[in-house]
Amino acid sequence: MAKTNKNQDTEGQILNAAENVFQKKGMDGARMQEIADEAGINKAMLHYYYRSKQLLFEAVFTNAFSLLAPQLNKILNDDSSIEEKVKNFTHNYITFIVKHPYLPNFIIQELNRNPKFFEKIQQNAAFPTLEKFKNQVTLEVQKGILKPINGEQLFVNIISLNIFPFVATPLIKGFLKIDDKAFKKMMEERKVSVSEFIINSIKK
Amino acid sequence: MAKTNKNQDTEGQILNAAENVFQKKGMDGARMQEIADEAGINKAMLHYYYRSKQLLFEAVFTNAFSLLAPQLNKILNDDSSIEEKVKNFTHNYITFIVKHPYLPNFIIQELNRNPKFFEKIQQNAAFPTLEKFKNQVTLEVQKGILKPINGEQLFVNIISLNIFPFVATPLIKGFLKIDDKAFKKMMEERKVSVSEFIINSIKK
DNA sequence: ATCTTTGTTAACCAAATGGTTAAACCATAA
DNA sequence: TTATGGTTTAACCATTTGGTTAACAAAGAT
Repeated sequence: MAKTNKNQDTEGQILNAAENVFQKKGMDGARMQEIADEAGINKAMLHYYYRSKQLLFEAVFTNAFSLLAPQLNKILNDDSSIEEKVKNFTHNYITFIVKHPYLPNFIIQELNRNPKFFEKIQQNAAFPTLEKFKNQVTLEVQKGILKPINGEQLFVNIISLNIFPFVATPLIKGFLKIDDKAFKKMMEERKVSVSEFIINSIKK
Repeated sequence: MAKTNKNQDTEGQILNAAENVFQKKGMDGARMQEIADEAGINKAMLHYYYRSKQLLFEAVFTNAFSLLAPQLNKILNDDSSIEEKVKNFTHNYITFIVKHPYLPNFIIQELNRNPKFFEKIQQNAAFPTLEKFKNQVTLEVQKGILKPINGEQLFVNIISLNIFPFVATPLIKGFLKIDDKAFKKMMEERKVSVSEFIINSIKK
């Protein structure tokens, strides 16, 4: 039944609790006491394992980002065609985010609060780069597979269509006057409708 | 030279300062003292005019939302064709947001923090509704002007493509490795590239 | 001129909050 | 059994923060 070092155990519990609280309330809104309560331990333990709110937050943040990065790398750096990539990415990404609904908003919000965080995560080995994707778009345009389009703009379009609804969930629910169930159904449909929408637009 | 009631003047200055600070730092990150400093007045004045942080925040929030609402109403409730609407909206909205870059993120963020705010702004007279737009899409699909597409999904796509880059600016700058100048140029291009992208996808 | 209302300020207050500390707890090796 | 080391807790601390108050200034109203 796994090694349950008191150590390992509480440290993980803290990180879990911190993820919950930080991702829902952000750095400014989160309270150390609330994290401690959620973890079911004394507040001093947070400092014992992570020294400060800032460091605990950074642990959560890099952790969150390293969950998202591989998803992006898939669209950027594998060898399938653009069409395949769009289809796969859309399906996989939405599936993934439905399971982690707070992630995108958390990352975007905290990056807005402190853009310097980007440097910190950029050092991450798995950090996505755009070069291959851009070259591939140029090539497929030349070959006549795709209509003329700028790779960077296409990339922005793809992530916008996939990520935005999860960042602006309350706004969309409000405008569309739908409840949580209908929203989930709609996101389910988007697994195919978004990639169709993109492919329709770019394929010759 | 306009009526410069001491009253009117400071009340406006407070609202201005509060807009700056709240939109950059959010409800949780904003400090009453910082707002007072930015307005160049005593902290007690904030409470004299707006009673509490919460009420000052709500004044800023409804104010911000009533700037955005008319932009959306344009795409939802005028009489031009879907194609015209997409073109106009994309161009107008991006033009508008370039001048108010903190707005979308502010609204989305605070709506995430407290979804109940939606009820408050929904009472606003100018609150956008989707009915007309949905009917129009259905009609144009029937007429064979548009490929089959769900009106709600199309709406979500349109606002995703237009809003997301401004919500996730640091993320996009980071991935694309571009500076502020290049980002602005890219958004300038999107005034046409986004509507082309959409029209390409939906027009028969 | 003086009274009254409105606007403004410095000083103050209580609560919340991130962080610290000293003592207790507890498993384990000698 | 008893030192030893890491782990955990309750109590404490300094600072920050939203909010209040009492005194004061300014400007009409009488």
